Amino acid sequence: MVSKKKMPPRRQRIWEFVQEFYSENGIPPTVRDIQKACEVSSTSVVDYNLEKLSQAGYINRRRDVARGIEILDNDGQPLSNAPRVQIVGAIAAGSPIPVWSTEDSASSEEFDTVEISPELQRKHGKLFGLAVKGTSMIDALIDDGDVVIVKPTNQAANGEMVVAWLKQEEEATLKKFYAEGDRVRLQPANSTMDPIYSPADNVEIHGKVVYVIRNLG
Amino acid sequence: MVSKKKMPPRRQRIWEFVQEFYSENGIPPTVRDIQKACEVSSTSVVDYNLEKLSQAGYINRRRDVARGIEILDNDGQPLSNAPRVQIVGAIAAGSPIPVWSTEDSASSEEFDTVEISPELQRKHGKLFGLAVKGTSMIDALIDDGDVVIVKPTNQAANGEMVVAWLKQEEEATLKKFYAEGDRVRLQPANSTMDPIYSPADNVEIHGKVVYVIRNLG
DNA sequence: TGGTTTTCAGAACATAAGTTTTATGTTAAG
DNA sequence: CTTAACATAAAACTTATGTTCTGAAAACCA
Repeated sequence: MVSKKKMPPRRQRIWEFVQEFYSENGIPPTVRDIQKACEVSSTSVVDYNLEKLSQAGYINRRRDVARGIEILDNDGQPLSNAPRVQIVGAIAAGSPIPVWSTEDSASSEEFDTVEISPELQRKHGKLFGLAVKGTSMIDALIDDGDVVIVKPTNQAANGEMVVAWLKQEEEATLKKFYAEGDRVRLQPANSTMDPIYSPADNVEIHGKVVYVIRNLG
Repeated sequence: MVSKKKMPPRRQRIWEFVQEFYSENGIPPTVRDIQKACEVSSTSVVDYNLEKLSQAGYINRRRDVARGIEILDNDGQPLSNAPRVQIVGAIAAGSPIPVWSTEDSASSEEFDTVEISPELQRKHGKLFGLAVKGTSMIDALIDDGDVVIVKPTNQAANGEMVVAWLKQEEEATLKKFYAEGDRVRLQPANSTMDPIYSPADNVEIHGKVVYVIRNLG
């Protein structure tokens, strides 16, 4: 991988703006977009810094084309403009559920991310990913290594698959949720398996599962 | 949804080219790209037809910007440039596996598509989607409604999950593949379940499963 | 400090790319 | 057949956008 160390503040600013502009607009900025946004006095300075960014492996420039900046990932491959969600942690039997802040946490930080479809993003807003460790979620048809995409919420409608924390048992689980008076029924997705019943105040709902990804590649 | 009926052949051609160009290049074509590719004698004709496509809800045009064509999905939302694979059909117990042509089938035709990550595309090349109908694949931890992304191939390495057709049984199945002499072992992903053994010449491998998508939204 | 490299400025320039205008060919309905 | 709406052409034009050149300021280093 190309070394990515510190760079001059203006270059840093340009680099951040390019990424931001791209994810907001779905197309790359022009030299002059950058010039204005980063308060640079000349297009040549922008060009100069883009050239440096290109040499350093951050971007690729298609010289024959307008708006020809491509943002590269760590493999030097062009990035798509599809939204990505952070994988904020792992979920496993017997270990606590990772906390997530609904805030837009400090940009991409160093979380792994997975790409999701724009429709999913539009439909649900802020989403998080959880990597499933172990085979304890098999009853939810979720295997070791799967990634579940979760919409953070404290409540769920009947039939929705939720990320639940059983206080007493100190256990995280993925089940279909059904409120039944003052208890809840947690039903495995695999309908051949039996449900769990638990007092309502023993069940903490952390989010709804909206998508599951299994990468066998 | 905007009505999408038949259109003049040249417009059709332009529309298909725009989609193809976008998915291949990650950026929209220019009027002149279209002109050349579709053998139109004038840019104004392209402009004219783009305007019609825009009115019909196929695309959006950003007039102030170079390469300002945005391809819209059925909800009128701009499409991301992530690659999409066609869902060529359904897979279910007792029904035949849909055929797919490795050729670039007649563009997008009227298949549903799902978005996949560019990495997946890069890694495997041409891919197809199969919608899973029914719960017969539960032993592979695949539920009704899931979509499996398949790389077409006739052979598989041991341990890979394959789309297999059992000739005698006339049955499609998703299992982990193990060659064992002149028979094959088809192992359910759910390791608590028993494998199937079948003569090697009874098993037709249609592809490898590289990705599974479950949308609970 | 003096030289060297990096970064910045300003302006002119070149090309990419969208738009407009005017004229002409086509088609379907009355 | 006539007409209006639709579709195509060609060329000129405007705007968007990338590039280059020259020189100066700033940062870096021995």
